[in-house]
Parts: sequence; structure tokens; C-alpha cells
Amino acid sequence: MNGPWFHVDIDAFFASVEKLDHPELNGRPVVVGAHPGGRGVVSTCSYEARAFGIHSAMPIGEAWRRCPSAVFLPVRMERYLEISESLLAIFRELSPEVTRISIDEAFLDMAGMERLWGSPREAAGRLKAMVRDRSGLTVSVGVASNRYVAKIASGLEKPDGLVIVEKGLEALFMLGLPLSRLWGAGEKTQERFRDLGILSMDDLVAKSEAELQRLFGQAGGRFLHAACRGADLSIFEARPSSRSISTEITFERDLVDREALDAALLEMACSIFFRLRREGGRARTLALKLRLFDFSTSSKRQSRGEPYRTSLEVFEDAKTLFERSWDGRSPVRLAGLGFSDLDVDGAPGQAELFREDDRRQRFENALRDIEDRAATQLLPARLVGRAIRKPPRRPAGEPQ
DNA sequence: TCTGGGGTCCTAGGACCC
DNA sequence: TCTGGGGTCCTAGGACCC
Ligand SMILES: [Mg+2]
Repeated sequence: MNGPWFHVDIDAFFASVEKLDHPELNGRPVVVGAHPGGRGVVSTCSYEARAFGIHSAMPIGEAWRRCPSAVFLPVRMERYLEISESLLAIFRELSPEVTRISIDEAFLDMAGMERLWGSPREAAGRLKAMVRDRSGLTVSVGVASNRYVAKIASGLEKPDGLVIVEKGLEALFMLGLPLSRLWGAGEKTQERFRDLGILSMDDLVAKSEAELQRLFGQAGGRFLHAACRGADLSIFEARPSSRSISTEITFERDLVDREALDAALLEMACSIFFRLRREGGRARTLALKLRLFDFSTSSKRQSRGEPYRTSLEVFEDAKTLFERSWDGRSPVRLAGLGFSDLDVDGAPGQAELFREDDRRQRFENALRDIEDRAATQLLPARLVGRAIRKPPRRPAGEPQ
């Protein structure tokens, strides 16, 4: 934890990749996200689109209204992952200690790298040049003595930014920022700040940790007390393994038909179970999420004594949870299903699994590979064709 | 304008045990 | 008999991030 730490953030990542793959889009507003006219939001958009007030998480319909001439494209996650990997490889040329924290962000521990790459400014310049020359993308870099401050710094001069915070100046750096730059304090917390008359970083710094804990809870208060003075509570510490697996789908139209809902449950049960298997994990807790026509959202979960062994077991419990959750009448906007208590340690357990005389089990283990290759959905005949698929998309690159 | 999908972590209350 | 406290597990909901 000595630093300096680099936080590297790829600029307008998904939209930039689309421009790389479709150079004719250069200079045009590009919106990557849901199908315009359907239900969903903007995932990422180019800076030209941002000039129209479009931003991530905006309902796609509003983005459309703001700029009908923008190019609307679907998310091509596999492609972005591929590019993301190649950038990570570049980062690893600069430092052996690279931690990816999302598809377009990573921390580089640059401690002791001065001899190799010169000052942080020189190293960052080199990093940006390598990325630009080899991928055509630009990144924004934040440099600081801890990860929290580096993360905030990288966001200040996007795109193609570089902000360096000298060691010892972290608190001063934070004091110069509006509260909205406080990573980890989102909409609700900003609202509470206003209600409490906390209008600037100075106001927050003036509060004692005990006071902040009284106002924002034990963990929240501790976090805010540290964050506003540029101290790092190791919130970006590498996590050992994933703790949940889930999937959810917002239907193009609200559903009331039980068979169609069952088909969705089955599809989701298969999906999360296969992902669980692929990751070599075990789970004993299943959670169902429902969002109704009025956007009211609820969840129900249920634990059992032994880990799930087949997707059929998952499906059966999913139906039980669903019956306990749904009134049978209210149109359902979204259904989701997930495992919330992954146990990866005692995980693979393949020997044990194969010892059991469970034909369905073996069948599914075998199908795991097929699923990997073909992403085939496995459905009982009764439900085949009933699964809820989003309508086919328009060809990529077509302006709407 | 009409609100995605994938996650992480925290809180709080009740059950149960020591 | 009553009270307190702590730990763990479970469940529901919420805030937040990309
Ligand atoms: Mg980014």
C-alpha cells in the first residue's frame, strides 16, 4: 500500500470500441445500450452523444428523444471483453501488480517502478501512448498514494486525462472537490447531505467520525470520515472470489401468463446453475426477484441444507419462491433469480458429484461443455418456444 | 423520460445458542 | 427468575458502482 497507484479508466469504453470497429462512426454520436423503442437504458455513449445530454443509465427512449440521429448499437460484451484483456496485457508490461476492478478499469501498483519508467508523469505518458498506439483507444489516469484518491483523480479530466496527486496532499486535494465527486456517496447520500446542511467537503471534514456514524450508520460513517480526507479504507482490496451469481430479465411487455413466467424461471434456473458449475462453486441459497408493473420490487430467498445438485432442483425451488411472491394477477415487469451464498472453497467436488448415482446430474455435467460452446437453452419440450426472448435487433451500425 | 443487468456491501430484526 | 450480551444464521431491503 505504498504507491504510487495508477487508476486507469478507458474513455467511453463500449462506444470507443464500436468506433474502432466501425471507423465511419468517428465524429458521430454513438449510443451503446438497449434497443431504442424497447425497455432499457444507455450503457455507454460517445462524447458527441454526451453533448446532447445523453449519459449512462439514461432510459433509452429519452436518449432517442434527445438525439434521434445518433447511432444506436447493441452491447457486444464478448468483443469488449476481448479488447479489455488486451489492454490489461499492456498494463502488465508496466507493472506486475495489476488489479482489474471492472471491464474498463484497473489499478496498477507502481511502487518501485521509477527506475524502469521514470516519474509517474513519464510512466503515465508512456502508458497512454502504448494504449493509443496499439489499440487506438484513450484512457484517463489518476495517480496518488492510495487507490481511493487515484480513482477519484482519474475521473477529473476525462477524456484522455492525467491527474497526479502528490503524496501528502490528499486531504487538500479532496477539499477542492464538490461532494458529488465522492465515490461511494450516491444519489441518496447526496440528498441527505443537503438535508443535513452538509454542502461542501469542508462541512463533511468538520464532522467527527462518531457523528457521521450516528447519521450514516457504522460502516457508512467510517467510510465517509476517511473518504472526505483522502484516506483509503482499502475498499478496492482484491476480493477472493465471487459471492453471488444471478440473472434477471425485464420483459418487453409485462407478463401475467403463468406458463410464460415459468418458462422464464426455467431459463434463468438453467443459466445460473450452469454458471455455478462452470465456476466450480456450490450454493444453498436461492433468491427470486420480482418487479411489478408499477416498478415495485421485492425479493424472496430460501436456504436449504445441501447445495443444489441439478438445475431442476433450482427450477422447482424457483417456482415455490415465485408462488409465495406473486399474487397471480399483477403484471410482472421483471423476474430475476440468483444464488446468494457461493461457497467456492469446498467447491469443485467433482469426485463426489460423479460418485453419486444421479443420472440427471451426469447428464448436466456433460452438457456443461455444450452450453459453453453453443449457449443453448435447455428447456423441457412443454416450454420450448415459450421462453422469453428479446426481439431480434436491427443490424449494427444502422442509424435509427 | 420511464426507469438494464451484473455485481458488492451494509443494516436490521428474529431465531437460536452460549 | 430476570436481564444482558455476543455470535451466527437467516431473511428483506437498500445504497452504490460500472
Ligand atoms: Mg470508463
